Amino acid sequence: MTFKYDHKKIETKWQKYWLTKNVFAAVDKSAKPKYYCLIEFPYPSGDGLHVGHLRSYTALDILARKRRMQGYNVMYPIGFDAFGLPSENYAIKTGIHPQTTTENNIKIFTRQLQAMGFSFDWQRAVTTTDPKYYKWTQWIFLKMYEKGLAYKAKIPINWCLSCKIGLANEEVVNGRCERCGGPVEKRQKEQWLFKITDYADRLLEDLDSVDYLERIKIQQQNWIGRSEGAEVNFQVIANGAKQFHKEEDKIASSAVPPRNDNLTVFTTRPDTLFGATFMVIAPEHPLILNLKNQISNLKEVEKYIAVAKKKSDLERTEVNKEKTGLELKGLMAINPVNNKEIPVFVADYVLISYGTGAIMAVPAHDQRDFEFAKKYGQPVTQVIEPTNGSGKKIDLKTEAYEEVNEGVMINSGRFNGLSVGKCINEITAWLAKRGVGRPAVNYKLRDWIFSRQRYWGEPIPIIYCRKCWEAKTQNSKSSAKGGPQPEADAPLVHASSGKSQSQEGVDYVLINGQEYAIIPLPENYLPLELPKVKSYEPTDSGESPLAAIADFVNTRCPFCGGQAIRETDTMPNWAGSNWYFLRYADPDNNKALADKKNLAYFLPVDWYNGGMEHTTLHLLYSRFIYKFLWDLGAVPESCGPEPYQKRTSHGMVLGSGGEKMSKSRGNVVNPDQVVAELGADTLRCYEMFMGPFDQAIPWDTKGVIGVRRFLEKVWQTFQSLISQKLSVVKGEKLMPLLHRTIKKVSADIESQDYNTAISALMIFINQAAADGLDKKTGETFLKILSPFAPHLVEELWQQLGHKRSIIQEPWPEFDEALAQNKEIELVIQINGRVKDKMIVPADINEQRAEKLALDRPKVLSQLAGKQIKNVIFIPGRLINFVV
RNA sequence: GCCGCUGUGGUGAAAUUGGUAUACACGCAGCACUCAAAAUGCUGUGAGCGCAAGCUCGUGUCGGUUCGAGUCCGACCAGCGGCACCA
Repeated sequence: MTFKYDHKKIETKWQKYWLTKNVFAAVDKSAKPKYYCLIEFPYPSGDGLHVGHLRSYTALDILARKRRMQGYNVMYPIGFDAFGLPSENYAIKTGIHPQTTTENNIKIFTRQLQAMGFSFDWQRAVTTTDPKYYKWTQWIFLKMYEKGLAYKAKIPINWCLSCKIGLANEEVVNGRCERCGGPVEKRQKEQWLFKITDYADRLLEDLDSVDYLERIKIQQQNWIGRSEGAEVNFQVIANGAKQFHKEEDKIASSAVPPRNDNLTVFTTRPDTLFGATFMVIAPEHPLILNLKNQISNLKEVEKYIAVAKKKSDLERTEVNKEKTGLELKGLMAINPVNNKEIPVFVADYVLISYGTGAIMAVPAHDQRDFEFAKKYGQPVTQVIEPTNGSGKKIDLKTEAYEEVNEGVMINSGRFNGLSVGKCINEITAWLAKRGVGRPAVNYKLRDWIFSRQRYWGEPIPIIYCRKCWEAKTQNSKSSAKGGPQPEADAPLVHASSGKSQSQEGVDYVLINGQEYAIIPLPENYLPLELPKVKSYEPTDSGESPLAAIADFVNTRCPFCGGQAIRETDTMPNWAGSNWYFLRYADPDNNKALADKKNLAYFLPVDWYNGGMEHTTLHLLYSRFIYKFLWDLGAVPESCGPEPYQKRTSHGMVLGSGGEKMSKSRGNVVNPDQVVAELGADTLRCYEMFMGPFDQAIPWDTKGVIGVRRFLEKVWQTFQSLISQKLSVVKGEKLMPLLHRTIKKVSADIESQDYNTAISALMIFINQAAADGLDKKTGETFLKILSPFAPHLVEELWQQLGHKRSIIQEPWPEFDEALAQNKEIELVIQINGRVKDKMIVPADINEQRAEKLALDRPKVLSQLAGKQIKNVIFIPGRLINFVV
């Protein structure tokens, strides 16, 4: 294809102009209303910019440019989320410091982004690996610790065998590492956690106040997974003590009763309590350890637990896996509603990480319990009967009856005859009154594991001091509780009871069997910079490469001056991206993460676009951190409780075969190449034209040509106008189309229907190329084209004799009256089928239309010999004869 | 299994929300320009029947509501995405 305009010359010219005149800078103190457009800042990978990035950046660039023309002080910032594994792995292979790699990649990304003509405010660019930036990431950590929301605990973590790194629950996909796809196993490890579960309710409720795509809201809701129900206490007795569970029996006996315990379960179906015929606890449940002397088949039980523990997440979650379990012989539980003794099982289908790690099994009304009961010969007691005439069937030979919305209670003592819904409330109240239960809420959301055993991340600003611990325990020796020694298999922390190992207000950790006080680094010690290392290789023992650097690890305690040890874990790569959008408001501040006046002006983000894959990771995390900073007062109250007013998501750009783009498939499209061959304007428009913005679309190399042809046509039409070669039509003819185009393009940018916006622009230029164009109409058209193809438009705008950049022009208003055509094509239908069309005045009335229609020979021949029963007239559209 | 989304030409897809199905673009075919090709321009392009005017069918399948259904209702089928033994 030979070109009529030189995209290289034009695009570099205007990119230089924008950059040197700094036209896209957001103004800190402006009388104008602000508008904050945000895209997810990229990780500067060695592969360079991906065409998928461009989809998101182009979309919001179009919005940013339109908002500027609408009179807003727009902030459209960019930065780099530069901590992360690829640079570190590259360092392991090559010995090149991640810092060096990062700097080089940022240069490449910067060049690529500028070559696209995005209207970023480059002066606000932030980089998460810059100590001046991560000083504040560390500061946030200290504040989290200060407020009791960061704690250290020994927990089973998801350990990726190939990355040699601990993963957050959110980073494990189908039992595999989200990053490398490798297998993940459970390991016990001391980790830093953030108590995101404290914010679960607010993260859920506040979704009502924001404008997110519905599917994003739903995904967040499901991830938080709130469910309401009740906690119920079951007393557990050992067989030897069986006869003592009534007070009078106990007194009558002289024998020492064996140890009893309580087993608390969480259930969403307290109505089915009378149908609970056995209990099941998770293999990790502490009850087993506590009552191990009472379990007569302990050997077998321990064997079962050992097998269960060895199973990876992948095996444990395998679909349709047959349930396994084992009865804890010697133990019985007492159902608090009817005092029936029921057996207790251990089984790995019960998860320690949800609820209380124990369940009451109701085989008649829960399919999982039903399967388990069938296999292990447990009784099935029906307590709900479908109402007569409801059409619901119950067949307890084949499956459980799980219907909640329908049915009445039976076999349930005083609750018989109640509806299921009513019973849930009443039985919960009854349990609470008797002190054996209470209403309870549970979440699927887990606390957020915030430690990584890696080099290339923010160091955690914590040190451990033995001397401070000794001083503290000596002071409080009189009250002498002594640190409870956590056992090797300590009860696991779960969401509802996550706690640090805290004692007397001083948190401690165990290092080589000795207690050390946890000392948060004082603020004036920040930033705690990453030291240089010789080897980036992570260790199999699971320690960060930082642990091998004596100069870093060994330090002095800032409080007592004694020998102290540094935390060597680093933060996950989400740490820097949690709050970067706040920093843009004031990127160079050294006294605070951002000045409050600037935050009050720019926040919240008005429109945030990013990938669906970040819905349960970055989006949820950053909402949490924002809420925390807002509670803290670091973000002004006037900014509101939510960081992002609006959140949308773009569809992935796939390879031409419809498969994901990847190096191994060899179907990666390099944006540099497209920019070089066809220009940035073409690439921008194609990214928007290729299909609906929120859907995944395959790249079509041939399709790009069509967009370039469109821009060529624009160029040529305006060249004719400029040289007056084109027949100049005095406005009128194009006017209705122009105003319809303004209307369509304006609305489509707001609803992200960029593909139809471009189609409308194409229709206009096709018409203009055929009919001719006057200067005023042409200029209006350039304004609405400018967000899509800014370089080309600036050039034409200048050639038309304008001194000022088109970005200073106001966005065109459309006039509904002018958008109307004077004449329309009226469709004539017979029995709803199109038979003829006629050109009529737009405001034609029914009588006139009917008369005209009945004059037409085609209509007459179709109606011959038939009787018109009814006439339906839709003004401006059609007339339909019913015969 | 649960939640969500999507099924329209050879292809990417439009359709003012119940009113001309296939806009816009790619591809393909024919013609023009050319020694030739590329590029460009014009014309055609859902399927079937017909020399033709025209007729019939047609938006995953089956059924319903309506003067009129891609759009609304009911029952299915297929594909994609998320969650998944969550008590």
